[in-house]
Amino acid sequence: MSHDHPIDDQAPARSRPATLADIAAAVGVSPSTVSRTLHGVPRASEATRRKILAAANELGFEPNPHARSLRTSSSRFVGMVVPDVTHPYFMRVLNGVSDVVEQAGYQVLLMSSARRADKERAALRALVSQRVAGILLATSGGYEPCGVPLVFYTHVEADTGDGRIRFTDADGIGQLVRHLLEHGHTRIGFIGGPAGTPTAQERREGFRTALENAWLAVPGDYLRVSDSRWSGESGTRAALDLLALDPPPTAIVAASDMLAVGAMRGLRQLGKRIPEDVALVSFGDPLFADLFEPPLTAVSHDAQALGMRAAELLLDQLREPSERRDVRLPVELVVRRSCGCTASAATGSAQPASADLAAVVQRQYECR
Amino acid sequence: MSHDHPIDDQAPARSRPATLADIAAAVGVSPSTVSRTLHGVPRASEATRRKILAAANELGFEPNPHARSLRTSSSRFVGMVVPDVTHPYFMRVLNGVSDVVEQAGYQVLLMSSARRADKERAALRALVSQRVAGILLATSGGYEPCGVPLVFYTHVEADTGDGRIRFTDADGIGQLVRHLLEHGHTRIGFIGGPAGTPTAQERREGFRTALENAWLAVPGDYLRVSDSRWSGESGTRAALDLLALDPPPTAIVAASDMLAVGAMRGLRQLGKRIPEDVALVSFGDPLFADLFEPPLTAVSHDAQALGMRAAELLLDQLREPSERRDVRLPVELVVRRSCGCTASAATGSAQPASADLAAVVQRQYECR
DNA sequence: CTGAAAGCGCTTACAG
DNA sequence: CTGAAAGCGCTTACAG
Repeated sequence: MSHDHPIDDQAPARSRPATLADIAAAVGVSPSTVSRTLHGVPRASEATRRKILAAANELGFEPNPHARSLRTSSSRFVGMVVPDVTHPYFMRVLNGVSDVVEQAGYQVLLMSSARRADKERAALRALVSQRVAGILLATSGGYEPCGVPLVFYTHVEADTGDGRIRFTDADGIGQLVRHLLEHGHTRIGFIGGPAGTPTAQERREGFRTALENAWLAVPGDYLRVSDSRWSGESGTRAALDLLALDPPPTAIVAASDMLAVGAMRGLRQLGKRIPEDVALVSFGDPLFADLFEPPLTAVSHDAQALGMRAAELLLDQLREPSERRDVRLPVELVVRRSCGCTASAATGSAQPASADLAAVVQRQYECR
Repeated sequence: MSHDHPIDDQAPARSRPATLADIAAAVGVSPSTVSRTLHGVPRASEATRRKILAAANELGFEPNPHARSLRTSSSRFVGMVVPDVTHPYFMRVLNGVSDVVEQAGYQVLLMSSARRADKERAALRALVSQRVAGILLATSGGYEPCGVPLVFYTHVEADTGDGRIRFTDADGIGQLVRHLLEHGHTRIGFIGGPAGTPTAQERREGFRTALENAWLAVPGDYLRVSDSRWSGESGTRAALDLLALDPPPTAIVAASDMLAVGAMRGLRQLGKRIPEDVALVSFGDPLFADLFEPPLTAVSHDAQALGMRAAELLLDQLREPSERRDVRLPVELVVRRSCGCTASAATGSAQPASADLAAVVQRQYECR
């Protein structure tokens, strides 16, 4: 009987998916028993257990997630809200999140806030109404407590959430600044993120601190901010503005990859040579930075690793709620040529795919 | 009474979300009536209608999607499976899809196949078990009919699905080839996608046809294929292989942006100058191609528009099933410098953000 | 125009 | 060890 699959062939229409009741009928037990067996709750008799499992298999049983969610009022979804679905950084984070979360039997439900507080609120509400088990949030200012375990990543809010994870932002900016100082720069401009967001503020403070540690004052108009979208266009504008100053900076630190890319376009528009006229370095490694002219020196971070750790933090909270944890992941300086360093080896060099590779690349260039 | 919000304040615990029954109790009607009113079915008396709407508002009612899905056995989700969540192209498609689909009251449920047929099958099954209303699929070979309206995008399967949308692949490759021919190239190599996939095959045929139309034969070893992931690394390898041939090609057409990027790295490794030693052009515009050295000539396509049209095709099918439609979206050649053209204007140029801008960029360069 | 009732497919105390 | 029963929150014929 289990060899010629009569159940399968005689199934009403193959259209209706199998239910617990179908299995129960096929085996001759109650739906309760089937449910319990499938959940491995109190050890059913080995005989019926076997029959139930076989029947479930035979019928291709998959529990109806909606029935389950309705009953338990929670789902196997983890909600993730990103500020921008088209940004490679967030997609790499998503990749890391998916891996970990699927391992644990969850699925990720992705929502975009488009960097707008109102859309973020809407996304959060939609997630709650979907009864997601937990939420991963890079906030754009729309956060409000929502009764679901929530961990912040990358863009965090102070004193809330059940967890928090981000990179060592201030330190990363500090590395960039110190590197420029080694090149002899003293007039360094900064293109930061939108005023008022914690992440942007932390990076700007990192910039200021690094300069102050070198006994360098920071002219107010050397500090620019981007629009709320951290857009490349606003990076371009900021670069144009900086170069119009008197005296203009001889080096620029961009607080994100898109801002750096925008700045690079701005400097080209002006016909400025990088790094001869202005050096340019970036917090965040844009895609294909190794192919730019000149290759862009940047602080690189492992977005996928951050996603994985973020998911783990959340999963831990789902298993048993505990104190809020605050995690920082390290970053790494990838020296290329936009800072003023010159290639010692041939110009060929692949994009660093890992920390090791980045180190190799770093060695390929020697400073001054 | 509707001014001091007594219901809100006296709510049991604010924890349990409001249900139809809550509204019914508050207004003094049956849940059936509430449900019908909220759906606007048969015109309820204006008086009760008002009261119901007010109460729903007051209580912050949001229908439980799981209860609804369980009852109707379909959800407000549209499933979308992408071969690679970290690829900017697919994320731009997603962006377009989201816009259209959310407009219509749906949400997108994103799944990755990681370009593997088995994971694609699993994703499809998960989507079906979630009772998604429809599916958008860029197949990696794991497609099987699943009883849900489905439209293919970008990577299509022959003779199935309820719709199909992609770019004019063969024509795009043809434009690249013709442009290289105008530069005087006769030995042109091709780095294609993985053998056996329809999209890769169409692009390769486009290549062959364009050359044959110019009475040029194609040596078999000038035709390379990538690995199954269309990875940059395999693009690099292919470029290395092509340049090791005797005689080597004087120009290379890459069938995707990642393959072009990989090829560029390969050519750098060999110390080859682009375009002096080898010209390089790409089907698909990588992010930041304008910042490359040299800026990459590429066929550009509007991924977001494709996403929007794909979603519309699917939505149409959901409204009323009809014949399968097969849509092609046009592509556009963006001439930069890797083909051998030289900049007439200053080198500064922003990444083309729209068709218009692309045209402007194109005008900035003059051929030969 | 409106209500009572059934049922979607599951889970989980509560009895036996 | 197992079954009968209730109930999660909705929708939708079916009566009135």
